Amino acid sequence: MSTEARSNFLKTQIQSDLDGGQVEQLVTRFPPEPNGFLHLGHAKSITVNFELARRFGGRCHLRFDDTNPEKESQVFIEAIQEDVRWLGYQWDGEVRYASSYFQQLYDWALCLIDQGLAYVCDLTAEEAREYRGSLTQPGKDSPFRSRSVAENRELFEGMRAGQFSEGSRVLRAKIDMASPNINLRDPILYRIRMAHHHQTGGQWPIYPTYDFAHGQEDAIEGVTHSICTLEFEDHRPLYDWFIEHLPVPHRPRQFEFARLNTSYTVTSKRKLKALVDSGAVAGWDDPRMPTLAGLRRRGYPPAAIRHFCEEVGTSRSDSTVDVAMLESAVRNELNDSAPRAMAVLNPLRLTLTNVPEAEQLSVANHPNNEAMGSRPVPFTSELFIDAADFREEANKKYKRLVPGKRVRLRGAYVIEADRCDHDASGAVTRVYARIIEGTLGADPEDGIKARGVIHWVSAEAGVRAEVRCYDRLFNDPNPGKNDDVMSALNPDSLRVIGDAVLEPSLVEAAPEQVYQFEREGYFVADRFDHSAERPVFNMTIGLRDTWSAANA
RNA sequence: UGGGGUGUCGCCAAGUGGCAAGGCAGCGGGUUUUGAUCCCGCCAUUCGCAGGUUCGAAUCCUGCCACCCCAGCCA
Repeated sequence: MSTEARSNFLKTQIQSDLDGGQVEQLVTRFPPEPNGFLHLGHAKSITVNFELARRFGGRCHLRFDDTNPEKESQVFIEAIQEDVRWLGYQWDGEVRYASSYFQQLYDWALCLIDQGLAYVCDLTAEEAREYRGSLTQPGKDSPFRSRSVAENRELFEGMRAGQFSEGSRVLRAKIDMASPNINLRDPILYRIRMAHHHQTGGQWPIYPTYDFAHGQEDAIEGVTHSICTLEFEDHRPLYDWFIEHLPVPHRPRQFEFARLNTSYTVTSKRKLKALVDSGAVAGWDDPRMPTLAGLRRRGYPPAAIRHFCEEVGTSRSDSTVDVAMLESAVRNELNDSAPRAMAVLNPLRLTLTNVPEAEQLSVANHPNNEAMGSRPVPFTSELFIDAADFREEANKKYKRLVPGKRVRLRGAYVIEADRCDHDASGAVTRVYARIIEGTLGADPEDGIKARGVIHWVSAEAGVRAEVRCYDRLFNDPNPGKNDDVMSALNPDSLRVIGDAVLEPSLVEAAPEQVYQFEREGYFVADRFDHSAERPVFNMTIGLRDTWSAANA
């Protein structure tokens, strides 16, 4: 069954709301706080919201939930927009900001005060914690709970006017200090913050909390289905309480799904930051990072990430998806989209003793897609092959080059190896072989077939390049389980090859273009470091390998 | 130990009283000028456990167990 056809609780809910006429047009939103870079977990939320809107003919907003100026910045606002677009989505209309609703939110706070449903509380943070009670014990009423409407209004207006110091007072909802749901024990609506806000500058000395802001933001925008993660489930009664008691123009509903967890991956901002700060990775966009910027630099196609999020499904049960599923989506996408090319990562010189002249060969860019055309590849007497593709002695299972045996040079001739040179330590330094005449595009006439196919690059025309080979960042399938992520690091997550040799066509690669280096894997021209003068490729992912593991 | 959730294959996940989908991983075979791709086949007599209702239960009822979330003036 296609992922499009597979049902989930959100699709079922939305379909029913549409069918029953409760909702005319679906409106969702992706509401990041601009306080960090987007990662795989956000990709899931983005995909859920945008795909639902697409599927049901609705719209999806991008709204920055910017209610805490001290942690946020314009840098993230721009980076987030770029990442959402890169993933392949375009939000409906302009980018929206919670901060542009601050006046409305303030007016609604006054509305609550006037109804006797909110009050200014002078308890310190520590006192408030004590009054809140515990999981098993009810809280007790704040001594400021019974202030008059007039006094509350005056005090709150004073807060807004900047008359009080940070932390000295808050505005709280008057709900129930004995509620078994701690979120209902007179939650804070507004706090005083003398901070410069990236959007509103110095306009506001008070800022609404998530709880007071979010549902009302949804109501203002006409969001019908406000989709968030499971940890907000306990907040839903509060979300509904505000909508119930305020003259909002629309009644949104909140639905929660299980956030995406992926094996061998961390997505906690704190842990990601630790990786960057410690130098374990080169930055937030290091190709090993699960940030969208990192995945992008690694060469993961946005479509692969979208498909992965869809294939994983959307449910309410906590789970950890095997990262192999992501890798499968990446290979699946790249197998179709990546042109093939040849590059030798571990060069070994091969001399063809019966090739007098250079020749220009034409090699297909994709074995199963003629539309991708072909390219010229220079064939010369001096080549490089991969050192792993030659052995002086080997059993029958080894389908590569061995003295006295034949192998096909990909897109070129069948060759037979004769001998090799060694260095002082006995390592092979050069292999001598002959081409078998008449084997360009044909099998040998003598009926002795090649045992396998290997890739190669002309030693004369080939171009030296840096190739960065990446492996999983962590050895531990659950690196986030303890506080110390460093102990779970894979020490071999990056191997830089300085002297790889590329076929000349690769020099023209545009940054971010992904190729399949035949028989090796998928490699992307680095977004920032690659140039024709100094080619740099990052390994996106290796080809599926059912042989080396079983024959190690 | 209060409240809110979740348990279906190694990992995800559909299934809403009538024969337990699909993907990933794995295994076997075929094609192949990439040990890739592609193709074919195998992979849950059983749905956290125990009772009960019913002609019939993963689906309904009762009890139990396990795991996750909540005591920020973060989101």
